[in-house]
This record gives sequence, structure tokens and C-alpha cells, in this order.
Amino acid sequence: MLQRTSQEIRPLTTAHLAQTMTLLQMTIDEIKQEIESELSSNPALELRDERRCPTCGRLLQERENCPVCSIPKESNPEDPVVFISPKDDFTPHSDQQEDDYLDGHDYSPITEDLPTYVLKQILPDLAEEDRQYAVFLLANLDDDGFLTVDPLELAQYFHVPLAKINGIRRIIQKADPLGVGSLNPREALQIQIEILSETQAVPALATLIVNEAMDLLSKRQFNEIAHRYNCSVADVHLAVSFISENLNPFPGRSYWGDVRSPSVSTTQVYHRPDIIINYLNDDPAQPLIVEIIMPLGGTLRVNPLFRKAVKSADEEQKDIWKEDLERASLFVKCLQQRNHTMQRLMFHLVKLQRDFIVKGPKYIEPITRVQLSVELDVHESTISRAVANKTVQLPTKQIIPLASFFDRSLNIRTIMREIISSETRPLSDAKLVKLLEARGHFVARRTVAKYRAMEGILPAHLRRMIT
DNA sequence: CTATGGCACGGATT
DNA sequence: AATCCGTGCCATAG
Repeated sequence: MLQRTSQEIRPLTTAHLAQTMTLLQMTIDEIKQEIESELSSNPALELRDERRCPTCGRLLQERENCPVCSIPKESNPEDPVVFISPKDDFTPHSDQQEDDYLDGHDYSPITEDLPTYVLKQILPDLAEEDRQYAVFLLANLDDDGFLTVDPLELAQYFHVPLAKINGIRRIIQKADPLGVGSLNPREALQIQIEILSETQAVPALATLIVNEAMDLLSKRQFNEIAHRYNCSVADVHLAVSFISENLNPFPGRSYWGDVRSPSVSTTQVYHRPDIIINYLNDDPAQPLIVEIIMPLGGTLRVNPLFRKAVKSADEEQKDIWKEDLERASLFVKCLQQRNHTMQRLMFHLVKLQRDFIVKGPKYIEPITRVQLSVELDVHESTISRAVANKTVQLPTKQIIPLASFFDRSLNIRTIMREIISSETRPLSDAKLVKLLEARGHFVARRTVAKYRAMEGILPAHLRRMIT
């Protein structure tokens, strides 16, 4: 069973309920923002120091013992371990960066480092007095090839116009690896498109997406994009595959050698997940560990000193402080309730969808939000809110929307893709229906057509055998 | 005649 | 109440 916090948390007031609901549907970034603003505006709130598990070094929430190290021996290995995991300085690509760095560094045929490599290319294009700035910029690149300093600060520091710095930056960006020295993946992609379009045709949609819809792209919400630009999802897929085949959102990585497989690289996401699922010790035989990320270094609570101070304060102070105190305790309660709900939700969800997580999208269980809401004894809209706009990192490091756990068609789409990719000659939608039936999936012909469109697969008569 | 995309309807989701 | 998804019906292209 799921561990319970010391006492059962129940909504006390309508305000409590309303705020909990709002918190529930917030993404990790919004929560972080909310907590920070609450923390700075309310003196009664306190961020208690971080606590770490003495055994594994993991950051802990308020609970006394570490949820990972203290898994009961008699517990069912099928059951996932779900807990709230405070992570303030969380970086989404830390694992991969290490891998890339090690692999690339050991095996890279290029012996000089990235800054030197770029500097050699651009030196002839630079005026004498501009070189120092270029050197400075190149000295502040991270492993992805992005700039780690703000150009505006740099301009002020050196007392030169921002335009000058950006001019130099453009020269750097046009060097190999293309897009190096950008501030973010979007800028890198923009430069790459610009250069690429000089020599070949670039789909207009791809440009639009990069310029205006990076957030949707990174969450892989292709439906949204199609909707926004009033085009079919298949078009979006074509544009996205153009992007992933011809462009590189992390210019520094291609330099160090791209060790990711092509299929994984297309699922790269440029923002951090709200929830991380992993095997205990990366061992598939072990239970699944589910971390619900809290963007904090420690634990949020009402400051007990403040509570004391209120009692001994004079009358007018008392009223103001009492209000703060109530706001603070309400906030903490709401946050706890939110986490509690997320925890229960994820426990059931991961247990139900274990095959999906472990074996892949083919094995997704087509559950509905209502089913789960009955099991958890909450209103179905609660599930909707909790699941919307959040993302999960799977053990494969793929980041997917949490809502895909409820995608009724994902398994069929995956199987359909398999059938098509192994076909000897293009199969019509009707034939696909038959083949899907043979595998125990019954969908209408029209629906297969829609799935094809969603997957960006062309109609049979336009499909050509691709190696 | 076959294969496919557009439109609209009903139920689920938000 | 508004929106999304699977499906049936029909028009159109080849």
C-alpha cells in the first residue's frame, strides 16, 4: 500500500479546495514560480534546509526515512515506489550530458576543444579589436554549445553596444558547428534554417514552428501545432522530421559526436519533466521508482518562530501577521494535498501501465480517466487537471506527456506503424484494418486513415519503399 | 470500382 | 459549455 503522511489531508474550506485544484494542474515551472512568489511575499513561510538520506544521498521531503532505501521487504515488486522528490537545481539532460561528454571526449577524432576549433574558423573574419570579445564569448559555452552569459551584460561590462556583441555572435553562429554560441535551441535552429535555405528548400512550416511554436514542439504536441497553423498533423510530422533530420538543437553535441540513436533523438525534449520514472538502480528486475519533482531545495513549512512571534506581538501587528500566518498554512496544506493526490494518482497509474512503461507503447492499457477517478475516489475532473500539461521521463529517457498514459489509440498506432514499416508493398487502409483485426484490434477504416495522418504516414499510393 | 479525404454526429474529455 | 476523438456517409481522384 501507499504510505500515508502522518494524518489524512482533507479539504477544509472552499478556498483550500480551489487552491489545491489550481496547484494540481500546474506544471513544475509554474509551481516553482508560485512557491517563489509566495515565499517572498509572506514572512510566515519558511524553506527549511534540505535534508538528505544518509544512505543514498537523495534529497528528502519532510518524511523521516528515505522512500527508496526503506522499501519494505515484503512489498510487491510489481508495486512502484512513488514519492515527492525535491530537486531545485535539476538539469534535464545531466545524465546524457555526462554520457555524451565521456563518449565524445574519449573517442572524438578532434583533439582541440570546441572554442579553439571555432575561433580558428572565424579569426579571418574578425577585426583586430573584436577578437577579444569573440574569445570571451567562446570561453563561455556549455557542453551543448550554448552561451552561458547574457550578451547584454557582456555589452555593458565591456562598454560596447549590444549590437556589436550580437554581430560577433552571428559570425560565431555561422561557423561549424552551425548555431554554436546561440542562447537556446530555438536560436540555434533559426540560424541553421537560415543557412540551409541558401542551398536548399526549407519547408515553410518548419520555419514557422521553429520561430513561433518551440514550446509546442518540445512537448511534441503536434495536434496543437496543426491546429494553430490550420494544417494537417501529417504536415506537421513532415516538418518535424525535416527538423530532426537536418537540424541540431544542440550544436555542441554534434561536435562531440552524436551518440543518441536516431529514434531517441526525435523524442528529445528541451524542457524538464514534471515526473521521472526509473528502475531502482537501473535494474529492470527492481521496482519502478517514480519521482514527482518539487522545484525546491528543502521543505516548505510555516515558520514556527513566526508563529510564536505573533502571539507576543502588539494588537495592530497581530492582525496583519495573523493573516500572513493563515495564508501560509493554507498554502502549505494545499501543496501537501496536491502532492498527496499526485502521489496516489501516479501510484495507480504506474501500476496499471507498467507494461507500457517497461515494454513500450504497444502495451499501453487503454484506460480512461473516469476508471481511474473511481478507483481513487476523486472527481474525474481532478484527474484531468492533474494530468494536463505535465510531462514524464521514462526509464528510456524519453519525455512524453503524462496524458499519453490515457491515449486509447497509442497501442494501435504503434502496431500500425510496425506493420507499415515491415510491409513489402504499400498496404491500403482497408488492408491495414484486416491486419489489425488479426492482432485483435478492431477499428474502422476511416480511423486507420486518421491514425496514418497522426503518424505522418503518407497514403498507400504515395508511399515508396524506403530502404 | 477502389482508395482516401472532408464533414458531421455522438460520446468522452476538459 | 466547449472541445476532442472515433466513426459513418459521401464526394472526388485515379
